[in-house]
Amino acid sequence: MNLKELAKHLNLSPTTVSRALNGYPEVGEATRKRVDEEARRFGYRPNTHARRLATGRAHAIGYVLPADKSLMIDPLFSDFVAGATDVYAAHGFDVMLHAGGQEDESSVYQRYSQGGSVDGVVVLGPRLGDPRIELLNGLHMPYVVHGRVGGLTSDFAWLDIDNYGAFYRATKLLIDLGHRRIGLINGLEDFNYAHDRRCGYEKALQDRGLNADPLFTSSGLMTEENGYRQTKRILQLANPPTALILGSMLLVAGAMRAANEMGLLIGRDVSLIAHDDGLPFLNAQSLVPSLTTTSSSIRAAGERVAQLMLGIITDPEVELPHELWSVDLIVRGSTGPAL
Amino acid sequence: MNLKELAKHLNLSPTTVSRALNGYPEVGEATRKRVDEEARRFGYRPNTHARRLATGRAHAIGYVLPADKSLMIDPLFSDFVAGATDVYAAHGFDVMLHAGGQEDESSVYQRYSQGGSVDGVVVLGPRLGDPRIELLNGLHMPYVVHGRVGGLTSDFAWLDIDNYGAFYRATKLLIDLGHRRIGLINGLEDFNYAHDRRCGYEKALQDRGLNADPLFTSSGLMTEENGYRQTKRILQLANPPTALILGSMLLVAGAMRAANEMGLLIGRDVSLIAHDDGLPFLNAQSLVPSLTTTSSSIRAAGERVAQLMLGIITDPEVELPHELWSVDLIVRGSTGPAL
DNA sequence: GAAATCGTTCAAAGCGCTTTGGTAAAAATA
DNA sequence: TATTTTTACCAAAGCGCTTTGAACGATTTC
Repeated sequence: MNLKELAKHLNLSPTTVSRALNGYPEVGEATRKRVDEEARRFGYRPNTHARRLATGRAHAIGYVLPADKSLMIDPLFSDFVAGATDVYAAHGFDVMLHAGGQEDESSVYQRYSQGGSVDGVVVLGPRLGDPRIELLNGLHMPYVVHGRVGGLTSDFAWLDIDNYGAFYRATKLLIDLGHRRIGLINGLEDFNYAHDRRCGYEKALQDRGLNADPLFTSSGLMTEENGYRQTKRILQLANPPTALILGSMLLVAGAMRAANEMGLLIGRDVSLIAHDDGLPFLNAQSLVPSLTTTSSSIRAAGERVAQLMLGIITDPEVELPHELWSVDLIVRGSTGPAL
Repeated sequence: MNLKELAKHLNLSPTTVSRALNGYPEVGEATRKRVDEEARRFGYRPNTHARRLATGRAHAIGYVLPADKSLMIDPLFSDFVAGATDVYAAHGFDVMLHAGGQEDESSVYQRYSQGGSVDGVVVLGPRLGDPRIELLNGLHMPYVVHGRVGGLTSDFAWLDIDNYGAFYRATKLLIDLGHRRIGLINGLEDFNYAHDRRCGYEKALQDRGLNADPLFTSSGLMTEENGYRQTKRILQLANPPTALILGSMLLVAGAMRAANEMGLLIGRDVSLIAHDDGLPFLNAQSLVPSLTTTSSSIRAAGERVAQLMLGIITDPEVELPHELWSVDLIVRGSTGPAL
């Protein structure tokens, strides 16, 4: 059933039916009602592609995961995009996904742009000086960055959590508890978020006249295995840290394994603070001891990014949004006074 | 730059240019080359929606995550779809994602179908007697199921791993090692895969004249927390199992925590076998002791499902594929003889 | 009562592509 | 050489929608 058929059935022109369905004012109330009812009765839906061709708007947003992450698709992504789905659906937008793969990420953007497949893209996992920004600027493709990109002058829309502040405060808390040697098991530091976290960590130490021992820190994949390895390495040093800050709950899983293996009691022998993205399968609160965290829901961020995205493409004249979310520092059982 | 402009620039008709670019034979070799070169030079890409409208094919596949999973978006999904991306990209197909959300899953399918948004959908996480099958049959929408659906008579395309066989063999291995009391911490058993796994487990016990103590088993969410809770509950029973079989690596994380807390050494005091989907962030081999697993790459499955999907929509007359993948049982350090 | 305004409706053009049904020139066949 | 076939190309229709511009009767204004 298409527009023409529906119109014929109603003894109306396609014009009027289209207008009635799309809520234009120049349609009589009685007619509108009749059209709505019959459309529903026949389960009529306008053909997506015809509408898109006619309006010139794709009604779709692209999510492209970087190619070099393909070896390790971010487990956060599912949650990030899940938050967005409802926002998009409510506005008749679809999500177009390109998850890693061989194809160069920039070529995907180019394809999207020239083919008109999407009205905008969400940039995930930005790195320091990320080239995607300039590329997208050049393509005149609207985009929102989840995170920020340090060292770039151009303006762009972003939503980020206060990674710097979160890790500053986490470090400060540990210092206040008497810890003087504090380790950091970070994500890969060419990612902007991990870079910011290290800066916060170092600044807090510095503010108290401490300095970060390079041996106490690491930058690597956020896997259980790496969490285990780094924790073990760091805690086996001659004069090891009494506290560790970790970039994700997955690292925590490995850290706990390492601590157990070494016979160290978390919260007493070694304090732990981790960043918690609110992943549903790894709950910080239910661990024993429950975990002190810097918490921020990746799902909520995904939802908000979707809203910003829609805002930008609805009104391209509007000022580009910048949102910095503060991060909760939730003190639980894994942090205690230094021995 | 669109077709018409490109054609004018080349002093050719849009027809010829279109044919040249799409590899039709009725174009001279010299002309084809000239067209290809200029198209590349201008970075010309046909407008997606125009092409889709003209051909009637969406060149897109839908991935819809069940609404009731929205509370817990499957962490496996990212990997599943990552495997598919290249396959689709190579054939000019896009992935349309609808991850959970408010909207009823069946209404999403209906929308996809009537709007012509996708050429087919992949059905994820099928349940016993899953209603989606009949719905999609009714919509005449091509689909491939990842998994199977027990208790259904109608034929449909699927790819599944041999969950029954995997858990049968895992259980048998433990019995052969002398274990007589074996626990099962399963996924939610209204999912078909979890149901099959329990059947394999029970059959193996039964074949050796043992029977499954209901207290030794559980069916629940595959989270770290649930793994911890169930392991603790089961191992604290009066006459507890000497071995456990677990549905996922996430459950293992919790199980290890519980075992450590209870002072039990895995592989000696209690044997563990888990199913490993090959998630990159949780490595069975690198655990201590390394974990005995039933292994099957979810990523490879995602890739193959994509191929099957393309096969079906390319040639709708072809017989519906059914693929049952055998599962590797990899014996590592977490299984030992019963005490 | 004539002119202007308003509320509804429609015919037709256009979005950018593919595809059908040609045609003219070149090559093969008779 | 005349005829058929092949090759290489094109004009125009059509995919299903939105949107422009016009039409027409009903209502309001002067």
